[in-house]
Amino acid sequence: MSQQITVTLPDGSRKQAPAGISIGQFVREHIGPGLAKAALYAKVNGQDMDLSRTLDADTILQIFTSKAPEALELIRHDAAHVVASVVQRLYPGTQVTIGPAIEEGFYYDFFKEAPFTPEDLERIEAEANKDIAADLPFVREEVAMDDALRLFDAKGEKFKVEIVRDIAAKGAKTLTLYRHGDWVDFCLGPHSPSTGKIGVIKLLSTSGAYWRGDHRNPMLQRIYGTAFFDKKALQEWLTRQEEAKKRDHRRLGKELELFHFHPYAPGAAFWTPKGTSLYQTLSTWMRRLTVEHGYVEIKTPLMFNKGLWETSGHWGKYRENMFMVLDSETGEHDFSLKPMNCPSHHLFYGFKKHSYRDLPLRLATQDPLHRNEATGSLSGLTRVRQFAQDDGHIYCREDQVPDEVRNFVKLLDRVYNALGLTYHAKFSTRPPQRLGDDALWDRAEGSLRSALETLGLPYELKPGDGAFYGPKIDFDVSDSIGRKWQLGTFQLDYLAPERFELAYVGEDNAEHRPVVLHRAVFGSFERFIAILIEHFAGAFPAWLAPVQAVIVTVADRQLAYARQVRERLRSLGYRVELDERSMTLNARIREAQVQKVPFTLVIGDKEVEAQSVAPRRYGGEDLKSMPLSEFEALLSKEGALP
RNA sequence: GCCGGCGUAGCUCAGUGGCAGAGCAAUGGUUUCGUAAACCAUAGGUCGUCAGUUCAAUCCUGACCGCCGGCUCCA
Repeated sequence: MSQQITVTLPDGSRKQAPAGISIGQFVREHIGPGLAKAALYAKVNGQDMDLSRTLDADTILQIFTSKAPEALELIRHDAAHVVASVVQRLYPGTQVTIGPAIEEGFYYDFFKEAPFTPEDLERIEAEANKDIAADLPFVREEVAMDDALRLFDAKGEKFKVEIVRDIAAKGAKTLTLYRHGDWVDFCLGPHSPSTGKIGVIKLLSTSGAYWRGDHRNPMLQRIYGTAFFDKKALQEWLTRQEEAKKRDHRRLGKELELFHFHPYAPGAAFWTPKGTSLYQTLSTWMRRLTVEHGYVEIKTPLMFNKGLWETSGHWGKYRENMFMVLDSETGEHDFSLKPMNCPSHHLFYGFKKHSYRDLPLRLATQDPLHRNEATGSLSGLTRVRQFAQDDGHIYCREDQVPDEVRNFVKLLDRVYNALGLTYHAKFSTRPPQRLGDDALWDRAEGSLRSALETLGLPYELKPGDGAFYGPKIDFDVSDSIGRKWQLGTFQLDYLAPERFELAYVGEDNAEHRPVVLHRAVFGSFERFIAILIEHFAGAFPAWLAPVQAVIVTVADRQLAYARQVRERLRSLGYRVELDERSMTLNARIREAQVQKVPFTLVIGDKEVEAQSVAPRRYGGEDLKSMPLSEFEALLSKEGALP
């Protein structure tokens, strides 16, 4: 039984080894003890494997250490097991459910009467870190389904039993168990060789969570945590979290006086003069861009009879999210505030008979929309009940779709580029439950794909993620600190034209159905502004800043000239303030910096004499005295819409 | 909506079952200064709302309102 196998390593080199050797042993004997010590898990022919697994045939082998980006995910999953074991040790009677690794860490859901307190978390964390120090090996074992069922049933783990049954129902014959210490869970793996590889566990928060995410199911107690290979990495992460908190749009919204909320209008913002300026600048900019890209802007009613929502289908599927309006005479809720613009755009399209020559018809609207979001889901400007989208619907022939994709992506690229947001496209294709035949979907997906390809735009394919009424392209942007947000969207819709019986007269003098395209670049102004506040940390570029320049005089005797400068710049359309307060020069400059105003114009006797200004950029760069006309030229470059 | 936490001056936050505190901001005065915080004084609160326990509640209890972290990242 000394059959030899060939193991191919990522560098292309090949090694011979006896069949049946464990991966760990293979690494130690045929690669090196250093790697053997650092190794966490492996990929065998592309499949994740524990190091304890054996190699039985010729394989391609990759070894992963803590340097691999995926390794964090591995130890976080390890950490979830450790935390679960500690919880069951400290709180007997607690049942375990599931505990996956997530983007920044992991969570574990427990079934337990009393919620975890912050003191509980400290205790669990301390105990979990002791288990790391004990360096308990993770032991993998495969057992028959029946044995697994008996094991968890005997432990009284009702949720585990339910999962085992589900897995069995899917046809699995065996289950993989992982033990560490005297604790056992079933898990696909892989896991690290031992708990000592985890480094450090930090528990973050608790929350309630429904079993399987369904509110009809029992409420579980969730513990969120994270893990790192060492304390330093954890500390860096915590510091980054603190930094991110400093840019939180809710905090900056207060500090920079951009918007407020009042308990009488939850989920609907009051925009201060500065916030309104931001809003209006974006709105004006988007108007200009859409006009350049061939859109016409319209306004439609904010409130509609339910007849519209019955036609659109919202009355059946979306009613819970719509604000109904009570008619005080009839006592009926026959009207609703619009939660979306599309139905009213469709009505608008239907006002007159269209020729193929009208197409594509591109309608844009920035009307306020209302959606009755669940109270618990409201959050700052990112989740609100009243908002406006930079909404647009394009009515066109099917063969015009590729051109419309290109036209849209050009618009979107201009916007995101101007703001320094990088983006990537996600192309979602037909879902299992869908409308229309395969030929239709073939054409629809084909035209989106070919448009993406002629644009040379790289995209990620999301098979099955499309809407039931058509495929779509979504755009994820990354902000300045690397967070991702889903913003722009471009969706094909074959359903709406049917429901609204939209038509155009073709060259053949017969009626045809147009295709509807839903599209947005900002998404909603509210959420987009929140993202921009965090992206720029409140230090907006001059063209977007609510106050573009603040004038401060060295002494009061320069005020008359300073007022002239203010009026001159305002007459050119710039947003300029003069700080006339009786504070020291330094204090007024500091104030302008704290408010993150792009330019502070210092005016002293020299400037009055020379009819100049001495601008200082946000951040402290002193531009030295320059003639007012020179500063005007600077503003015309940086202060005008891009 | 559900689970947990929180709600004290415009803002950030102390605090106690027995007359409510600080810093910043505000207001009045003094100061007129060359690139990140001048000085003095004054005013400011139904301690989220309503009910209950208590001789006494901002503090303890409950309900409600709002905010924050979560609630389809499924072995």
